[in-house]
Amino acid sequence: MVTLAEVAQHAGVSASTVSYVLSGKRSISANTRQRVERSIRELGYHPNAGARALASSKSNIIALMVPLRTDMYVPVMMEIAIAVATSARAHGYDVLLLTGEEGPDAVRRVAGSGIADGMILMDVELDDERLPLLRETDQPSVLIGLPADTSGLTCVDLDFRATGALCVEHLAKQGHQDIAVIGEAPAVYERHTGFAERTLDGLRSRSRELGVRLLHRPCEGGYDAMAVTLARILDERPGTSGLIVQNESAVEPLLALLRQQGRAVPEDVSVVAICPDQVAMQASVRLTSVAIPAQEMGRHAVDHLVAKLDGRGSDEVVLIAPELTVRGSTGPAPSRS
Amino acid sequence: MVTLAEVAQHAGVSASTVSYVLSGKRSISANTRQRVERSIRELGYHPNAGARALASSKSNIIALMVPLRTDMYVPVMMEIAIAVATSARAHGYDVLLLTGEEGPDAVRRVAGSGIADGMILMDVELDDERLPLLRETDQPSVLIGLPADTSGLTCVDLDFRATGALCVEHLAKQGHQDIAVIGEAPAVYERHTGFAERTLDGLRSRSRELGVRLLHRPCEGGYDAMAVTLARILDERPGTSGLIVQNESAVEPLLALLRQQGRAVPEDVSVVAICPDQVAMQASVRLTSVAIPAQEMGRHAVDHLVAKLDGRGSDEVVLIAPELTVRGSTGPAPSRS
DNA sequence: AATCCGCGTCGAAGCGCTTCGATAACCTAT
DNA sequence: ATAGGTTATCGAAGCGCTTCGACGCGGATT
Repeated sequence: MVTLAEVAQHAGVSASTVSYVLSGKRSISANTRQRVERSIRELGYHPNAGARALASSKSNIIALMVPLRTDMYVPVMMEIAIAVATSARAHGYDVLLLTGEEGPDAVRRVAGSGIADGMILMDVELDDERLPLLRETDQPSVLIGLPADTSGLTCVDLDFRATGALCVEHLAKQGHQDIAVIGEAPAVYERHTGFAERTLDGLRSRSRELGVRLLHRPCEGGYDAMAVTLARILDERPGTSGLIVQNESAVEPLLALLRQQGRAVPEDVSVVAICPDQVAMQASVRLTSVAIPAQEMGRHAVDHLVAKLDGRGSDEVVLIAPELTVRGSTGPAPSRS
Repeated sequence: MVTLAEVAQHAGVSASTVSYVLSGKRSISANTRQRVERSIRELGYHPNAGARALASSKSNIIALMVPLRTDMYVPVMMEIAIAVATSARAHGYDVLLLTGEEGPDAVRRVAGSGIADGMILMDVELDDERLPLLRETDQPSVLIGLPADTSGLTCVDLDFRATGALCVEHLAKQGHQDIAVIGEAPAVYERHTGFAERTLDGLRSRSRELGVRLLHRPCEGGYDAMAVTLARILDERPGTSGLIVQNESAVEPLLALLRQQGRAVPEDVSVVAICPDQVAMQASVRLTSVAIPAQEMGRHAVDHLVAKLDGRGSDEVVLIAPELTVRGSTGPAPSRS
């Protein structure tokens, strides 16, 4: 393995000079710089990560905590993770993947061992048990998701409250009076996951304002669960003409069931989904949807974390404004017979 | 940040003693060990990762290269990644997430900087451009997937050839004579992705052996592409009674289309899927399927890599035997009219 | 001509850990 | 009693890098 010292010798300069060429923290004559750079190239030198971390107390690594929950929609997580990794590289950081398995202790380990310079937490719960540790160790961090108490924290998330409101508005505007929400799995609500509750909040308050009736039913993913949920909804509120789905694994089953029951979309029932664009576009019906901007969230999170690590940036809550894209699944409410 | 030296002082021993308590590489009296352990606990000591890496030339990090391809089925990747991260932790390793973005250079960077002790490569192509570098730097590594030339490499994968054969066998045994394969996106084949080609190989050779007719059509995911592909298949081979799908994002569209066209599953058409169990079970029809054992693959990969890093283990190709689970989507071929 | 300044470079210290050899204490076998 | 072997501990060197202070040099300022 090639070391700094070898590069220095090869270029006929001192080790510190090579270091300064690399970091740019002191001025170097063009001549020397070129010689050094040439030696680096010729020898195929790569700075040793451990030594660098030790000497500078900076690892150039960002830890990403991805929980292991199986009831969460995985592709979104993955997309965020990939976006985080990619953006991080663009800033010169690598990403350490931590699963939820280790629990809150992971926070302590990362903070204590200096293995990462900062961390990004995904799937934050309203009262997340990792947060006290985060504050205590005051580890530079960014949350993807919104806890109940955001004081002293930087958070990035889709504005799910506005998202809920937007969905209701869209349907209400088309004359729908009875709207049902097909939500995430019950466990998600029991866990008080922020985004689910905030969406619900937005849905409810906006429908109250607009005077439409709203029914909310959690739903496990899959065909069977969806069948039960849909039957129950239509039983309780036969006049339901607008559906809002916030559960990726319920989307396709829902559409299949509606078809099967002879309910046309959007003529008989309008459907709005809260899901990644790809899902909305690849579904058997082009779905009117509010996109979950996974990439954007990942990028924002990294940008903010890097800013913090550079001493810029401050605690703040970044809510990304939702955008509703009208596709083929929504239309005017059928006239009441 | 608490250091080894502080722990040593607190416990009234030398730094090296603390180190030996931690590593267990020399015997320590029970008394001393307890004092040290107590100090570690009381001070909340965590060894500094950088220093440790520098001194020992081991980072306790495994790099995981996940390519960024959007035409690959993401959940499987994610599941593998999570399994890798979890198994790695169980062995005391952390996982560094590298996206394909950086390309083959990532291999050089990882090898050169010593940031990771070894690496796991996912989505390996038959003639993967990362492999020469891997051999050149002789970085301890494990591939998930099988390249054309496996000499000197350790690979873990589902036995896709056997998988293909198994699917054909199952259908042939039920009397199906005309079988069509709905494959991955064309780009996947153009890229010569190992698993796709090997599956095809297994499908073809087994159907030749069993004397059944086989049609293979790549298919982009989604509803529209599936519609086109299905129409073409039924046009070319109207007698097709068995379908094998190897493309997660085509599964649900396929089932919807069949329903729509009044073709009952499994009475008129039998469908076998090659996909994760979860997909097969959550589909609108319980699918007879060969599972893609993502977890197992991730675990195997880590186990083999760790074995290599410990000086145990050798180069070998581990092919996981496929298992076909019969669910509701396959049955006897309809009698020819 | 003396002084100051900034630029470019070097040497050395030190980051926190692992690990090797040395040493002291004790035990066992002669 | 002495050599030889364990066992438990310590001190010091060194891993490869960053960074601080110092130094020499040429040009601008007085």
